[in-house]
Amino acid sequence: MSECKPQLPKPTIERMTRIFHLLEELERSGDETVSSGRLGELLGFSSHSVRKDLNLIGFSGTNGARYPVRRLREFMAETLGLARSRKFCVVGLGRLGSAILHYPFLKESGFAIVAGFDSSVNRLETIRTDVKLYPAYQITEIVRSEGIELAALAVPGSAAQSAAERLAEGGIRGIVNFTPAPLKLPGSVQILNIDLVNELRVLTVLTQFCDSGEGV
Amino acid sequence: MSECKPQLPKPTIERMTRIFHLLEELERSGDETVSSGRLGELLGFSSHSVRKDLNLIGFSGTNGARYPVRRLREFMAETLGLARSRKFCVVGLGRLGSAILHYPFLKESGFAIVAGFDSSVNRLETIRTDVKLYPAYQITEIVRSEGIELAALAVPGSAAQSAAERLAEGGIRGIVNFTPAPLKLPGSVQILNIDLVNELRVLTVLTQFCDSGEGV
DNA sequence: TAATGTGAATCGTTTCACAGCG
DNA sequence: CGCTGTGAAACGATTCACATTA
Repeated sequence: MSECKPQLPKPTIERMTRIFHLLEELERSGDETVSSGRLGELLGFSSHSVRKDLNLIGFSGTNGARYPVRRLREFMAETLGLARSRKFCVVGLGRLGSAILHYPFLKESGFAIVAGFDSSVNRLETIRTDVKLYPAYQITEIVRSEGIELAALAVPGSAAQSAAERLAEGGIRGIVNFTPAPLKLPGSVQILNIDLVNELRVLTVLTQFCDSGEGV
Repeated sequence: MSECKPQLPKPTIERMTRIFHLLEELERSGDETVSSGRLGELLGFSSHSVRKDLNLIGFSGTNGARYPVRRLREFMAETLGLARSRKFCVVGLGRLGSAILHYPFLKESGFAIVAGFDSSVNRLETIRTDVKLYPAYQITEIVRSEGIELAALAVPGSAAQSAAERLAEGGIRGIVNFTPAPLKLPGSVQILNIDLVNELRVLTVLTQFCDSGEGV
């Protein structure tokens, strides 16, 4: 129930965002062209998948030639909506939230942290950062007034649902949920769940049920 | 290439670990039985998927009756290998690594943090924790001698591959990779990639290509 | 009536095969 | 000869339909 109808398959989206990032790096290191096989090799996908994905978003490379890195990256940025910077915020400024607030990779990423929220005024006063910090009751207000599109949710599990609802009310578009609590929100809000303990459980099961393939 | 041949579908594994955790909570709150529909409702799955998954691991509930919470949880723990506690370690003790080291949910989770590693001796001396901390060059040695099965990798991207190789050499079974760098390791090591920036990209794309379904 | 068990059908994704171009 | 483009086949997962039982 209440899933979305993606015009683009989810596996494709996940591969493409990784490809997009890799293209940024290749461009920075001066590579002008790259093959689908090379992209796949570096990221762990098959060359077939890479080509299918690119065709799915309507990119046409020249038949026989390799992909032009710059043109492909620009096309993907445009088509996937990654061309412009998006505002995002961190809710919950415990250890994990603070870590996200200071996350070094974010600077060069096309995402701008514009706010942090916590229910403890003490924390708001203690944390040293350039990001503007607000008490939790202002979530809805600030998200709306600042036009914040994305959020990382790093509060205690018991506070997750209500914080998420405040974000949704402010018009948030997507939430990365780092809590173990499943969120119930209108379908207009995209949710990605990242739960360390559950990942450890998944790994545990995988190590037993994947009497796996080839070395390297 | 180099993927595994799961005797259990990956989507099934992910649902089952969540179901397992929910069963623990239901048991704690005194519920004695639960239906597939209720489980699905709480976690966002269809009742069909829940029943199929349970049948896949060979669980047989009584036809017509609901599932007995306690018996089901015990069966899953046994079958999925979640019955005994597993040792795990944190590699890289920057803000994110420290956050994981102190992660509150881990205490009640069936996973035991038994080691932290960092290349900076200064950090090893500064961090206050009960967990034993070691310099990075001891990764292989300690993982092997302690029998550590799982690791969270939270080093800078440039150090990810070499740290991962040390873990692999020590016999690690699975790694949660929080760096943006893709890891190349023998197929005997399971890897889950969690990259905040990429999740934000995925969310961005999803908000545009999922002109989504129903409210709530 | 409300629930599970299960084979069949449907849907989505990946892989294959090969045509066409540099 | 290596690479892309693309329709077809193969594979995997979800949903459906319905028999069955408390």
